Amino acid sequence: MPKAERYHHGDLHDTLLQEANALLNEQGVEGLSLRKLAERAGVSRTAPYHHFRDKNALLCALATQAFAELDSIIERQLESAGDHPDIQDFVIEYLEFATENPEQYELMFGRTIWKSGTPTDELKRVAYRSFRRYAEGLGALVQGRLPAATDPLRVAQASWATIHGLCRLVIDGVYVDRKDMQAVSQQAV
Amino acid sequence: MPKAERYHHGDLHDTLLQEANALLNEQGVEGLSLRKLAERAGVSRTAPYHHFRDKNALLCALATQAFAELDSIIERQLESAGDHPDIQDFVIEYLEFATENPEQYELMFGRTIWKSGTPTDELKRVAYRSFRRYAEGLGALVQGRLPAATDPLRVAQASWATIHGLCRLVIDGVYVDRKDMQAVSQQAV
DNA sequence: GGCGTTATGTTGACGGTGTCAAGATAACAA
DNA sequence: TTGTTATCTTGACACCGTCAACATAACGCC
Repeated sequence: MPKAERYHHGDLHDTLLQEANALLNEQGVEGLSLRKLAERAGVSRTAPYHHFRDKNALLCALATQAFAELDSIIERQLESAGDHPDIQDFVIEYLEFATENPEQYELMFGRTIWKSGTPTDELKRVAYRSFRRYAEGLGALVQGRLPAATDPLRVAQASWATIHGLCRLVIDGVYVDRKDMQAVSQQAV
Repeated sequence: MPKAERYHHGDLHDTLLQEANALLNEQGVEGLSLRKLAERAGVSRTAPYHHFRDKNALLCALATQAFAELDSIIERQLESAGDHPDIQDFVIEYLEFATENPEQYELMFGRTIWKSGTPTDELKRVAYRSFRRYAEGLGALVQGRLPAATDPLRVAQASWATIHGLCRLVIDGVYVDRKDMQAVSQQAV
């Protein structure tokens, strides 16, 4: 039986996530509606509700996916750096992810989920784990370069805030100049 | 004739802005709908359209107002500091404004207007002017404390990104601990 | 004062949204 | 084969922003 005519889609869960990401990149979070999504997946409006409790759950799933991606990118980068750890490279990698996947980044850290919505327990877990890893990685990078009295956690938080702030400005459309960002990040480091 | 029965409200424009701010503080941007707003102002759904072209225009007006407030706060602070300029105080003042008026801050710098919506020309003007002032004020504060080679504009951008990042994390609900923030800001400085 | 113009406010309607309820269909387990 | 369960459907509801058409009042000009 041809796929198009089947009553049961067969793989709707993954298809939804996939199409949702596509829609996200095309129209942004505010352009992502469950109805459009359902139509794109070739399914009726309410079908997605059998795979995600509500829209918030779908968004959390997308964010969780994005965290996994960022994690693997950072991990790969930390590995390949090996014995030549370079903070600048680290920062660039992070900024690159954020600017290349702005809508995913918005979901990961934006108010859509964390303020307006309700983060899933799983998302919370993944997000906190991700930050812990980031803090550790960064801690290793700056080891010995700062006065011993400084709390490494604070350093991580502060540096993350800086990078994050940069990302938000670009993503939210306040800044547009990508080259500027490079320079500013250099300055920040 | 009692106010409640008049056909013409008489001061709807200002009343709308006022009620919009109230609604904003109570329910956040995503809870602010023109219909609710109209009802609160004791007026029909479409009445606001005679004072603001659309929802975006209303939001821009709110943001413009908020910029004016922030400007005056910063200005007052810079003045009162006089010959004892302290960056820490400056930062604290900024953070205070952001955390006390989180929804206004979101409008000023968030994607609601700058990405999803379209900033009014007036809003753009006000926002850029505000940043210029900020950069100048900060420039005066750090004068002579950094190597001469550093571009002051870059410093302003970087430091603003840091503060802004902190604000976003708090406002978006990623961070909650206010005390943490104080410490982090100290670290950042 | 009368009267036209303009500002302001009203109801009705349209398409879009998230989501619930009830019923149809197919996969799967006993 | 027969129930059970997962999946998908249509119908409905309340909310949203906004347009069109119409009602009312304020304001300026003769």
